[in-house]
Amino acid sequence: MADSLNERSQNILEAIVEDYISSAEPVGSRAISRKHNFNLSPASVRNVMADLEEMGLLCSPHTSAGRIPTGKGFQYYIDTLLEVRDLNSNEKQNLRNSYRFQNMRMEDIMQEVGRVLSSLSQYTGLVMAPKFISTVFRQIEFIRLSRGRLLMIYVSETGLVQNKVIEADPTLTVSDLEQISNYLNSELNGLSIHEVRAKLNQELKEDRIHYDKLKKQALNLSCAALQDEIEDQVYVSGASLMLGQPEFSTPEQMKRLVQAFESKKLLIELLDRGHSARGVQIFIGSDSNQIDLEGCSLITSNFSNQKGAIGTLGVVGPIRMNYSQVVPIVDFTAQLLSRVLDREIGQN
Amino acid sequence: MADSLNERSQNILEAIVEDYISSAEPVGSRAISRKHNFNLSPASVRNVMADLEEMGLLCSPHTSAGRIPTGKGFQYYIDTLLEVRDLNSNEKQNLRNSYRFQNMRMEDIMQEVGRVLSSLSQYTGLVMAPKFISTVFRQIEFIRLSRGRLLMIYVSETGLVQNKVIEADPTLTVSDLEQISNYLNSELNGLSIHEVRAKLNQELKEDRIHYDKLKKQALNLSCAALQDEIEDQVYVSGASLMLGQPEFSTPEQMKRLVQAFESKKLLIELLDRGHSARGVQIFIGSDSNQIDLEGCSLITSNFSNQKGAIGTLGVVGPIRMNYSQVVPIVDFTAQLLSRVLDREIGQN
DNA sequence: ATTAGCACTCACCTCTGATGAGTGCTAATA
DNA sequence: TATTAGCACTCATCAGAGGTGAGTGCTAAT
Repeated sequence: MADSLNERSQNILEAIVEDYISSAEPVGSRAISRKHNFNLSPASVRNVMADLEEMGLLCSPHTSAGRIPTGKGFQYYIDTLLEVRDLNSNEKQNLRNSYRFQNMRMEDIMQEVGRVLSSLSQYTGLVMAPKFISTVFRQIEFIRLSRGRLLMIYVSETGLVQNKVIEADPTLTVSDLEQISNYLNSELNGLSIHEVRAKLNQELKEDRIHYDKLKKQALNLSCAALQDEIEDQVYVSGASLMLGQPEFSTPEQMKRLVQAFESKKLLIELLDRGHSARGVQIFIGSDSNQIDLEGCSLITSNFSNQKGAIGTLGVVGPIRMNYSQVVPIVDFTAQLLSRVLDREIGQN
Repeated sequence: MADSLNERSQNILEAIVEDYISSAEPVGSRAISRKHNFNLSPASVRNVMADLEEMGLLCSPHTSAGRIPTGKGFQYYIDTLLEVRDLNSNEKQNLRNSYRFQNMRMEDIMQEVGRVLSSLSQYTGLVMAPKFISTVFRQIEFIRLSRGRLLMIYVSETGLVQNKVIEADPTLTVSDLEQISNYLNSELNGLSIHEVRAKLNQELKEDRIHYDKLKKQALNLSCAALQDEIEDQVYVSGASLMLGQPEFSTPEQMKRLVQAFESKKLLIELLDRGHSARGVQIFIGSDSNQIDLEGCSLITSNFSNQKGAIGTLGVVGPIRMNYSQVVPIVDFTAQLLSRVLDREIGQN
């Protein structure tokens, strides 16, 4: 589409976007013509700006204000003008040192990652723990709560602990449960949840033939336990940092934002969008998106260990966010976390 | 102290507090003399108000505004004027029906309680899960993460699952771990964490005499696992509702509030204050308290099952909160949750 | 094609005066 | 002696007026 912009227009658009990113105020033609040495008068800049406005890349809040990039303008900037520099080794080391992962539970690691993401970017950090469906089976335990109700505890390869209450045959004894979990642990160890499900389904079919009561119960139990999805966990850090941003300075905006952050469902939905992609993804929350996070952008990346448990982390900031600074942070943090999951937590 | 207030002063103070609770605006003498039929002229009311102000129970934001109750004023109101009516059976039933507890994990129950507390009170609901220290041992499992690092999973009597990463002798095999957990599960089942610790300490002493290597390792492991505190969990619901309250309508107030709710540490500290008490407690966050929750009050009550696992729940609202409405809700919810923990989750 | 010049727009700030709710004090009243 | 009517005073709030300045669009000159 608007890739037909000539170089001057591109330069001016870039200048406007970057000025706007750092000032949060409409940018005028004079400022552009002076600060950046294009050797162009304000009037010429104005002409270009008028063109860019017509193309829908800029808009002005009112007649005598400067121009602001539209969502489309930001999109263009990100797609074709933004240069993401890699972190140098010094910065990488700093980032590595920011994290404290020793002897932490997965929950704590996720929280820590959110904390650091937020404090480095000065925006809000989001982390979604690896989805149950993407994990690899390590161990399962059943604990009797009350008649016919069991607590199932599932531990994934990476040490992610999830639990769930299930209904079960009330006649099962404690030693039955022990045998069942032993059986499942030896049969399912190392399989992905996909494989686990396939195996369960297959065995359920076969089982109709030779009757082994305990095995059958094991299969029933594990079906109840593993067939459904387990709710995703999201960690939000530094929500209050967003409230310091000028675009969310009115009480209404603040309220809307806090509500959005409170709704884990919305956040999960948002993070899910980048869940299949590789590398860093940028979502500009302008027009078509959720109304709740209007004015926000989301930078995400997935992390995973070698066995494939996939989670997503990212940073939410105003659309006017400093992409060139935040993108590398998100990128490298995801890589770092992936490595940590393999090294520190993965078996051996 | 100010218990020496005569009846008229008490009536007027009560009227002012209640007017202020419902309007969030300074109350004037005229309003009091008209709405409440004391048969007193505004001038007389003013005299009483002046007295109350001198006693530190009222204050005025500026010369020509009405009066606002001070923290001390609210304290007096709560201590001696507030009448908390019990819920009638209809309301109790409604409250019971608001909750959905079937087949929920402890985490979900806590969250659900927060959600309902918040939606009924229209303020912010807080729930602190039963403290590790107050729980009763049900089961423990060890899972090998990497060389010398174990994931310990602890399940309490009520089905509360907590986990922790501990360092351990790297030479321990999987079957060692199994034996150890079997041993611990049979030895410690049904003991409170206090008793568990006492037992462990005692056996550690004795063990120096007869050398049973595995038993010794079991003791070492369980010490590492159970001797320290495990971080408390807090659930916050409906933080955004507070942002709708007029006293927190400025951007600065909102930011402060959101920051306070983000700091779980602060909340834990707050909830801990009422942790030993029985029944409903009210904390007025005015003067001496945390600056972070200035302008807020906290109504809490503890819940516990018969075995004694104690958690705390409550509602944070503006000081100007509707105590007579919220106190019974908090009270009854705590009772309800206590019963649920016994019935639904407790063993059989 | 570029730019100087100019009229025009409009948010923002400050100053002003009016309004009204509420107070404290004093003197009259029951 | 307790209550109250009356009155002067205070002060937040609001609306209107006028000035300022940043920025624009258009046109004509370069």
